[in-house]
Amino acid sequence: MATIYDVARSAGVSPKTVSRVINKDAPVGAKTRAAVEAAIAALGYRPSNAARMMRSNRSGLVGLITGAISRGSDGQPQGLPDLFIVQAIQRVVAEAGMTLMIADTGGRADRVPDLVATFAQHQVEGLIYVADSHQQVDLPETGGVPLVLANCFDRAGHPAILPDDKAGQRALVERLVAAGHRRIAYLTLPDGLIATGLRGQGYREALDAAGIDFDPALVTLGFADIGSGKVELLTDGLDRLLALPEPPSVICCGNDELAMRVYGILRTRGVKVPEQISIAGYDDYRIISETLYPPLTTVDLNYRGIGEAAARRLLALIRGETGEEAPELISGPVRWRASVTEH
Amino acid sequence: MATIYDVARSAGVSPKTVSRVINKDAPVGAKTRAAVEAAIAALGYRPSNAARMMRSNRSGLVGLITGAISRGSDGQPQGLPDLFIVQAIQRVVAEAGMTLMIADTGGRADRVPDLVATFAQHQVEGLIYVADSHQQVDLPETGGVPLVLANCFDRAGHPAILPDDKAGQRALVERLVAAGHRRIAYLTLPDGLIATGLRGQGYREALDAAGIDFDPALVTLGFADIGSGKVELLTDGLDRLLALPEPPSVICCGNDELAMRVYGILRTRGVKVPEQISIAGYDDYRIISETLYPPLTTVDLNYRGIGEAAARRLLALIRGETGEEAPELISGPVRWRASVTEH
DNA sequence: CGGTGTCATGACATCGGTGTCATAGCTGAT
DNA sequence: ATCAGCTATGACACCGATGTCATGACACCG
Repeated sequence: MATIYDVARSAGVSPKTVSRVINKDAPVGAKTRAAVEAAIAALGYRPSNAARMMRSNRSGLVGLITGAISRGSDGQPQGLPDLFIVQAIQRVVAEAGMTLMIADTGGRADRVPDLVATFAQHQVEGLIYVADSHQQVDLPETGGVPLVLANCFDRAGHPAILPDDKAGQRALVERLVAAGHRRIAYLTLPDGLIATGLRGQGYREALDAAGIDFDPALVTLGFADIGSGKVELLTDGLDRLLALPEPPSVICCGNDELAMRVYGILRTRGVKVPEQISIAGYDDYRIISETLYPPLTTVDLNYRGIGEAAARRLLALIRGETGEEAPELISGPVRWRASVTEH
Repeated sequence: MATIYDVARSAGVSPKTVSRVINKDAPVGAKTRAAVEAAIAALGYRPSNAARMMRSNRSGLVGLITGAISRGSDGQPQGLPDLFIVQAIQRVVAEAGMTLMIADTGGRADRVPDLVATFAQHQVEGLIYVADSHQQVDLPETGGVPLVLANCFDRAGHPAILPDDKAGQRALVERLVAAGHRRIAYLTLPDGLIATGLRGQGYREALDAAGIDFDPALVTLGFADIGSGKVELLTDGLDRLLALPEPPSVICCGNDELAMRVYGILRTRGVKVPEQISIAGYDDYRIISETLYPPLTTVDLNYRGIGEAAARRLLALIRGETGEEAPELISGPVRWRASVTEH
C-alpha cells in the first residue's frame, strides 16, 4: 500500500501538501493540486485510516448497537423489524462517506457498556442504539460520543426517533370509518408494550372523532406467543367477538403476524375474509401483508424512515449541529389492500 | 482516554512492559504484571486501536459486504434471508473479540471494488461476501486480504459456504415418502436459480431411491413474482395439478413464501390443508412456517449455520490456517409440522 | 571464579498521517 | 523603495502503540 510519502515524492511536493489536497483544508495551487491528484491516481493511494485517526480523531466510523442481529436463535420473534432500521442507517451512513460498525447485545443488556467501550476504542464518531420494539432504555455514558436512539428513548433525553404509533393507528381506524365500518374490533398486543398504549389511544381518538361510542367488548388481548399455549387465548377472544350480538365488521390486529394467525383461525371457523369480516394489521411487514390471501390492509410502520431519521440526526450531531430536543415521530401511510371491504 | 504511557507511569514500568502484559507476547514478572493490571483497571485504560493498527497491522476488524442490507426499498424480495447469515457472522466474529464492519452494495455490483477499497483503508483482516441467494459471483482482487464467500461461490475458488439444496430437498421428499406419500408434486422456483436445479436433483434422487417413477406432470414452475401478474401462472399450475386424473397428495413448494400463496389459493378453491392435500415449503422462514395455519412442514435452510461456518472459516484463514479447498455444504433438518398428513 | 545462557525489562525508532509554525514569494498601499 | 499582509508551501513534532535491540540480574556449568 502506497503511503502519503510515496505520493509526495512522486508529485515532487511535501507530504503535508498532499494531505492538504486530500482534505481540502487549505488552499493549494492549481497545478500543484493537479500533480498531486495525478500521483494519487497513478499509485492507487488510499490514506490509512489508522494513521489519520491517531492524529486527528476523525475515524470515519459510526457504531451501531442492537439486539436485532443475534435475536431469534432462541425462538424469539422472527420478524426482525429492527433490521429494516439497521438497513436504512447503513445506507445513510455510507452515503455520508462513513463506515458502519455493528455490534449486538445478544439479548443481554449488561453487555452494552462493553460494546460502548469497544466502539470507543475504535474511536467511533457517533453511536446509534436500535431497539427491537418501541421502549424505554437506559444506556451507560458514552464519554462524549454523540448518541441517537432509534425506536426507543431514555430518561437522559438523548435524541430519539420513534414510531408514531398513535397517529398510525388513528389514521387506519379513520380510514376504516371512511370505508363505512362502525363496529371496529381491536386485538391488542400485550399490555406492557408502549406501542399497545399509544395505538389504543389512536384507536379511541379515531372513534371519538367519528362520534362512535367506544365498546370495551370489541377490544381484547390478541397476542399469541408462539409455543406458550396462548393460541387458545387468541382463539377464544376471536370466538367471543364473532358471537357478539352485534359482531364487528372489521378486526384490527396489533401487528401483521397476529393478522396472519387470525386468517388461519377464521378459516377453521369457515368465516370468509373479507366477505364476512374484514381484517387489518399493523407494521406492513410485506412478506406477510403482500403474500397473504387476500392481501392485508395495514399501516406501514416505516422502520426505514426511522433508520434514516436516526442516521441523519446523528450525522448532524457529529457535524456539531445541535438539533431540537423532542423525540422525532415517524409515521408511514395506511396500506389499503383487499382484506378490508368498502361499504 | 488514558494512554499506555499513563499506565506505565502509574505502574512504575516502561510502556513496552505494559504492552507485553496486554498482548501476552513475552514473559513478564508476576508482581510487575499485577502492578500493571492494577494500573490498567484503575485508569480504565483501553488500548487505542488506531495506534495499534498502525504499528502492527492487526486491526481487529472484519469486513462484510452484502446486498442484503439495502435491498427491499424497491419492492424486491422481502424475505431477507441473508440477514440471518449476517446475524450469525456477527455473533461468531464478536465472540472472537473482533469487530464487524458492514457495507452493502445497494444492489449494484459495480460498487463492490470501492467497498473493498474502503475496507482495505480500514485495514480489515478479512472479508466475507454474503449473497442473497445461492449463486455464482465475481469479486475483485482483495489485495491479499482473506476472503470467504457465504451463500455463493466464484471461479477463483475462494473458500465458499453453500446451502446443501440437493440434500435438503432429498431429505424432505424421503420423509414425505416415509409418511406414505407417493404422488408428490413440486412447484419450482424460477429456472435460472442454482437452488432450483439442485433441489430438483434432490427431488429426483429421493423418488429414485424410493422406486417411484418421476412424473413430469407433477412438476411445474410455481414462482409468482409480486406484482408482475405471475400470480395467475401459479394459480393455473395449481389448478392443473388438482385436475390431474391422479392428483398429488402433497405439494412441495420452492420456498415458504410460495407455500403461503398456495395456502391462499387453495382456500379459494375450497381445498383443505392438510385434510385434502398436504403442503411443504423450503427455508423454514419461521415467521411464515410457524405462523401459518396449519404450521408448515419445511426444510430448515440453516442460514445461521452458513453464517457461522463462513465466519469460522475466515477466522481460521486469519490465523493463517489454510483449510480445505472444496466448498462447504451446510444443511438443516426437515421441520415436520401439521401441513403434511401421515398415512 | 569466569563464562555463558536465560529471563525480565527498558530505550529508542517507527508506523502514516496531521497540527503548528515558519517562511518564501507575491501584491498593493504608502 | 519599503513594508504590511496574504498565499502557498515545507519542516518538524507528535498521536499511541509495538518491533528491535540492548542491558542488567541471576542461575548454572565446568
